[in-house]
Amino acid sequence: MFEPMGFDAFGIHSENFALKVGTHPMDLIPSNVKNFTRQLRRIGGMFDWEHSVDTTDPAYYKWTQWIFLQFFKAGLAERKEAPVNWCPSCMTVLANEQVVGGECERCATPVEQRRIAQWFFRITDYAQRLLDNLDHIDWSETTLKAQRNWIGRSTGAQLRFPVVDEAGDETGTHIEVYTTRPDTVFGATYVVLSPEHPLVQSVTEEGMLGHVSDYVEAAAQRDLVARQKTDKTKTGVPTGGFCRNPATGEMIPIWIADYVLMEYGTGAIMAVPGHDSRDFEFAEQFALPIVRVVLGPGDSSETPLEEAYVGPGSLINSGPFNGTDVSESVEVVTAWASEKGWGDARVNFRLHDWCISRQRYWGPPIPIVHCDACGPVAVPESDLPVVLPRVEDFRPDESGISPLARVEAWYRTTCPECGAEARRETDVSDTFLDSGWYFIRYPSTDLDSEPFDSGITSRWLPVDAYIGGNEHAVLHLLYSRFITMVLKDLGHIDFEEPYKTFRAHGLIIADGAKMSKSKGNVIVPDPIIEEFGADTFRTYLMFLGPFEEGGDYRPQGIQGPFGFLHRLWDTVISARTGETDADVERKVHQTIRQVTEQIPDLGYNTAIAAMMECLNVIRAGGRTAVRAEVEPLVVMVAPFAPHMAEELWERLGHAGSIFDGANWPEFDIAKLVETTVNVAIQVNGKLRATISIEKNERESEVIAAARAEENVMRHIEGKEERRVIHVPGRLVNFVVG
RNA sequence: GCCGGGGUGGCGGAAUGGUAGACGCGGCGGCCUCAAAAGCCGCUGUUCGCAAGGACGUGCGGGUUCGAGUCCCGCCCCCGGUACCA
Repeated sequence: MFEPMGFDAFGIHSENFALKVGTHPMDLIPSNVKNFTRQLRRIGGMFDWEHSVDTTDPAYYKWTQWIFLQFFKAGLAERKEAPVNWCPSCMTVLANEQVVGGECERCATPVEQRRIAQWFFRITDYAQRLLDNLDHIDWSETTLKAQRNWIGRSTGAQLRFPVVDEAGDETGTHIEVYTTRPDTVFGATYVVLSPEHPLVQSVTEEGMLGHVSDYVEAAAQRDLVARQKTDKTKTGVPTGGFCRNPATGEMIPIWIADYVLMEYGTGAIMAVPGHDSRDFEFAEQFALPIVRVVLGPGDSSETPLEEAYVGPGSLINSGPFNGTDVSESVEVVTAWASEKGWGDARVNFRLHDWCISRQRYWGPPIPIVHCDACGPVAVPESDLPVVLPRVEDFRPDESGISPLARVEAWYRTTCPECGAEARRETDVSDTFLDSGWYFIRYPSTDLDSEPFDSGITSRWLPVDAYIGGNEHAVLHLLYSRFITMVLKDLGHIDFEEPYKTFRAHGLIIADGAKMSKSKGNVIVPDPIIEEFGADTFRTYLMFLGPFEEGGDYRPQGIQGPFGFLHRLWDTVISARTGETDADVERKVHQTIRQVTEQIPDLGYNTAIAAMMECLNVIRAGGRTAVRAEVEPLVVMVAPFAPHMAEELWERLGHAGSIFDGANWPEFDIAKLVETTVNVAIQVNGKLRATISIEKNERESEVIAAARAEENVMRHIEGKEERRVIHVPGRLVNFVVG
């Protein structure tokens, strides 16, 4: 068993916090790490502190950079232009979360978008595999679902619409569209290009150029967040140009609209307003024709469309395909398009490539040197790490470039290939890259010469159990899986899924709301530990709600576990030797079974409740406990209250630690069995009495006893008895009337 | 909008289709104590009733079943994620 703990402290949050408190992150992080470590030790966290990592330590990020280089050399890292949020007043790049209502969170200036060259990892190459493997890993169902949705595989077709001139003659240019409903192509009454689409200029009529470029420019002005808002009314402009619907042969107009995203599919769509709600909304607004090509149940080709119809039915107004059921129409029409040479079946993913560039200071420099002659060149592995220089003023400034680009002494270098003057990459990498591979480093933290030892790695990894927050359900876990797959393909490791089991824990909230400094409802552990002790605090955290859902931290509630541990202590200390009694013994064995079964299922709150119940039985009526009854409880409480359990274990006369060896109690099936059971007696499903009987009493006897109950008699008297239902050991139900 | 997760006493929360409310907090009464704390015993869903006992009760409305918090259909509300993905 190996359970390490580490710190992931690069990134925008640490950077902003450092700015806020006015301490350099290089000074701040070590003291924060120290404080967290102290708190984690104090609550009795049994982590292997010999194998801790700190992603901001050059000894760690040396290998983060090494990972980048492996991707680069494998052709999986590439530089391409991508839009970023840009604040024209702060002259800096903003993360999406720094854009509030379309404005810069700091200066309230409307945010624009800019395109800059950034580094991407080609995760889309792995999309199918990332999806397929989800079928074979033991993860929380909710997490699996989130990953599947994020990857977003869809099947459809890519269709080619020829651009035509006024006379209707093909110009030779084609607009490629991606659609999941190629079967509705007969209803495509116009085509829409994204404002960023490369064909925008060439398809636009001369007279429309002004309007179109105004629109394109306006779209570019808008920040990325606002651009993708769905609740605004749709905007767009006609280009004046036309293309031919390849199915109907008709000329249909080409529009530009920002509801079509360049990032997805081909950046162009065929609009089928009759059967797509977005196209419908757009068509209504601009009075574009709406044609019905699917008949729902009860519809005729004349039934007007009040809204886009996306349900089942059969094709209509679709030439040779009229009557084809939509369950097969996609396939049939795609085959036809393919035969005619203007379309092909296509699989598309929502997943984008992973942009790892950050125009920030607080992160590991991307280990690339830009040379005029050689282009981007990898820093030789022997020169790693590329150390992040200490820069006192790392605040973004008017220059609008990464903070490191202001440190000339740092970025001026020579090309590793040709020796000419060159310039270091001044962007740093995304923190998800730091956290994407840390689990591989843990067992090998004492190794300087390699990121990980292959022998140790194959012995200890992949990770058996990973428990994390659901906020990481998508990005962190997906990137981590991707990195693992690539490392496997490159021959560095022999497994391709990093975490065999993953369970998402819930969030402990306070006063019904997420804890946050701004709300002032943060629970600080130190004073609680001082008042109640770490054992009580730990036990309460596990008791206050279901682990996988979280719970509400109420300061009063800690009294429960506090009293329980006190009573347990007193009971154990004063326990006598001697014979146990049968009822208590049965309860102890039932408890052992329940706790043993529930702990692996993370059923901590109910396991603790079971132990409380057991202790209540042991102590009932001021009874003095017998050692054999309390010893199992001491062991079972040890994961929650380790300090006290260890002490009690010693007082019970054991030499070694309670955590050494196999001390977990076993239950005896024979001792679980109840000899008498309470049986509920119902009349027409309503409880009328309970009787206590021998466990395996004959059915006829049980029913006779039930019938004899006064209150039961009263309810069945004078009525016809239709049925008697007997669930042995549970209930008898008389159905009368 | 879509995708998850929820909605059960005054509160946190339990319940393989089979006695709803385990366990705990809080509250009430009692024991112990000079007193308090701790501890111990009992009560504690609402309501009618002197009682025995009855009626009602798991967000709302239907349904399946001898029996539904649990299963099915249709809604409402809360929390988290996501944002026109063609």
